[in-house]
Amino acid sequence: MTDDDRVFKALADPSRRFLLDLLFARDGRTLTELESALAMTRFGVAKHLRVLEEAGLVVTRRSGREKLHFLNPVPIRQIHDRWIDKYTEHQITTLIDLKHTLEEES
Amino acid sequence: MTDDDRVFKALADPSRRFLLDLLFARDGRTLTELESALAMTRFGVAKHLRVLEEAGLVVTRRSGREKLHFLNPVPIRQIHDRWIDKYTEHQITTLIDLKHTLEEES
DNA sequence: TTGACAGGTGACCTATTAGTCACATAACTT
DNA sequence: AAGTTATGTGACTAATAGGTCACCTGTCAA
Repeated sequence: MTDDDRVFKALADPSRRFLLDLLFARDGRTLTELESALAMTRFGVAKHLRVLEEAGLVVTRRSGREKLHFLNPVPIRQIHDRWIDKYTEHQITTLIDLKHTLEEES
Repeated sequence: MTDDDRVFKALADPSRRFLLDLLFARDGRTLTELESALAMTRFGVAKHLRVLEEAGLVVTRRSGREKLHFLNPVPIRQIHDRWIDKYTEHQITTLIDLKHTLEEES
């Protein structure tokens, strides 16, 4: 399994994306804290976090008996750079900003 | 199935990512042209293109009996914006540029 | 040191998915 | 009209992934 394969497989599951959302909002959470936010057993959450960690989307640090989880944005940025060149990036950003503006006005 | 679910599921397969790579290099290709680049039957490729189209990653236009395929970068940019804020984006871009520079020197 | 707390492992069942095939439709060419 | 080219559909099989459970290791506190 290649590196980017691991990243995309990891992102394919909605529970794992939700975990990334939680860590994007606030870093450094423990398994137990993350578990309480999902309707799933601790084992399920641990399994998902392991997949995210092996993909490099989450990095961890041990502190005593706790394991702290942090979001790593590098793989996300690499996905972006794979299919969006500098020229298109500017156009697309403008387009999305315009979309947001129109949605707020309606 | 939600919209973003379709996008991430679509990106989870290496053949589909390769199809996006082909379209990123050059847009407006037909099924038959794309098929010749993969070690897979036409049916398999057609199925993958359908998944990409339903996810909005590929948009199509008919021209006679041919169906032309184009890459749509919008969903990719939205993945980026979901987990990378403006502040982090600048840091991470600098970091990745530095990484490329170091790799070229070695 | 005893109990409670935080996390890890391997097996198991179920549901989903990738890829192929036989068959069908539609458009271009001569 | 007839043959060729480009694409679409539904069923089928084998492989993979999500979630749970019983059980285990390591850390903290009194």
